[in-house]
Amino acid sequence: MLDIKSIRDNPEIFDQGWGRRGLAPQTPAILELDGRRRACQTRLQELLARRNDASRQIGEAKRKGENADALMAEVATLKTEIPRLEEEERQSAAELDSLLAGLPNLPAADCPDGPDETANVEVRRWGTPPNFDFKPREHFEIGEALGMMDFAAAAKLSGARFVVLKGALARLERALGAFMLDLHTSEHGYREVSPPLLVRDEAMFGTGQLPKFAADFFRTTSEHSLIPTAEVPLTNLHLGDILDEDKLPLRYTALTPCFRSEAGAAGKDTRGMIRQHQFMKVEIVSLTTPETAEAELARLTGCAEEVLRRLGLAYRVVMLSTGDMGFSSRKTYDIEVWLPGQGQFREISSCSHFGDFQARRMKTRYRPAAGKETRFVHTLNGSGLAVGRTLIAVLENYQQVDGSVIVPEALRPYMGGLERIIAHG
RNA sequence: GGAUGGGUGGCCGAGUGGUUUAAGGCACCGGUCUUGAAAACCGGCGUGGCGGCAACGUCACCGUGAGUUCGAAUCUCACCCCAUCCGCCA
Repeated sequence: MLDIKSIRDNPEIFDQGWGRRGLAPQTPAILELDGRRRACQTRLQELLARRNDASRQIGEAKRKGENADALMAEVATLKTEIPRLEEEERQSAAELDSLLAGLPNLPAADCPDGPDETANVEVRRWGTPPNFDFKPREHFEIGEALGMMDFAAAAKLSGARFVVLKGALARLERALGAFMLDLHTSEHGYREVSPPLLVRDEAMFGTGQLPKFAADFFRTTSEHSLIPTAEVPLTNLHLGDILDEDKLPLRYTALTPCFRSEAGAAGKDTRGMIRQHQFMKVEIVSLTTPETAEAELARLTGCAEEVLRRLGLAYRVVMLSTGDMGFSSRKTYDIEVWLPGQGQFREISSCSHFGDFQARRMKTRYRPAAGKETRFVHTLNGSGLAVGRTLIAVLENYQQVDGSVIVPEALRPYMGGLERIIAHG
């Protein structure tokens, strides 16, 4: 949610920013509604003031036993006008709110302009993709051959886009999650959280999933939503709060299942476990002051990259173009891991800086150490990392010609010392 | 699912129809005093609209919405949320 006052002051900046995301100018409609709303409010308050004044005089007159009929008649005429103005004011306010709530954040100045992912800009690479003296297989071929990745069983239970992991692969998923959490909590200063997976609309609104993207996640009959990412509960931990500056930055991490309906993804990544309705993910979230947010994005992205470095997986970092960025984001770096089976880099993390866009929706403010005016915090988050896709990367990068998979050094303590995953006999 | 209690400013908390411009306290900010600090005292201290260069003035806002009334934080109804107890349950 963007600030109506800023929009009033500098409409051209907003239209320009939205224009970079491919939107037509929005401010004429916004300013028109805003003007209408304020005009109604002004007129309404004039009438209310007059009514209150008259009512006071009526009370006084009655106490003195005087006649107040004229005043009462005047109030009666005001009462036909007031409800009409109230209704008009409420309606234009609601229209303005829903218009603003549906508009995306402005991209940062250094985001590359472009219509989609083809305009993303690679900013760095780490590691070298492994060489194979055989044709590397895709993760689902490896997993099924091991007898530990069962799409048929998942289809019976739940349908398409689900998977059953068994044996060492089930443990590998658990090991990856534990490894990532340990890294972020003990070395990167994030506080581990075990949050609810079902949240209210209020929380989904706060981080920007609602009102626009209701089709992307699942809803229960209890009017809860299943979280599409732990970003939702972690960021909304401070919904409505006013924090002291010395509490910032706040850094949280959580390992949770994530649920996505993948509406509109028909035909994309239908094989394997790249794109699922349910997957495990470690999320990292920071709440900061405006001054430190940009540095925090670099730090947070580095924390996510560190997971891949420890696992010895080659990756690159790309800065998303204005056409590929998420709704709430002002700037996003994607981390893409090398997948030998596919012969390409695939997204494994998305690290974003939201400015005060989410904080305005959540009403999360802080009180600066100097001065007492509250300010909105800045929020950031990133995957650190998507566990399912990391599992895919481990399988494809560490696969052996005999179909076995070497367990990366860093994960062995979490696998009971296991060095190699071999087929279930 | 059933019952009861409750939602007032950053926090606590008073307030059951018109001297409430929302008491009082805490926290915070400025000042007086002090070698400095603390204490004490004085003042300030929410959000939004409108007018004004500004100081400031003014109006609205007591969970949300509707209603009663000349007038509602206060009365009525509906809804939302929180707490406690009972039932069920990992």
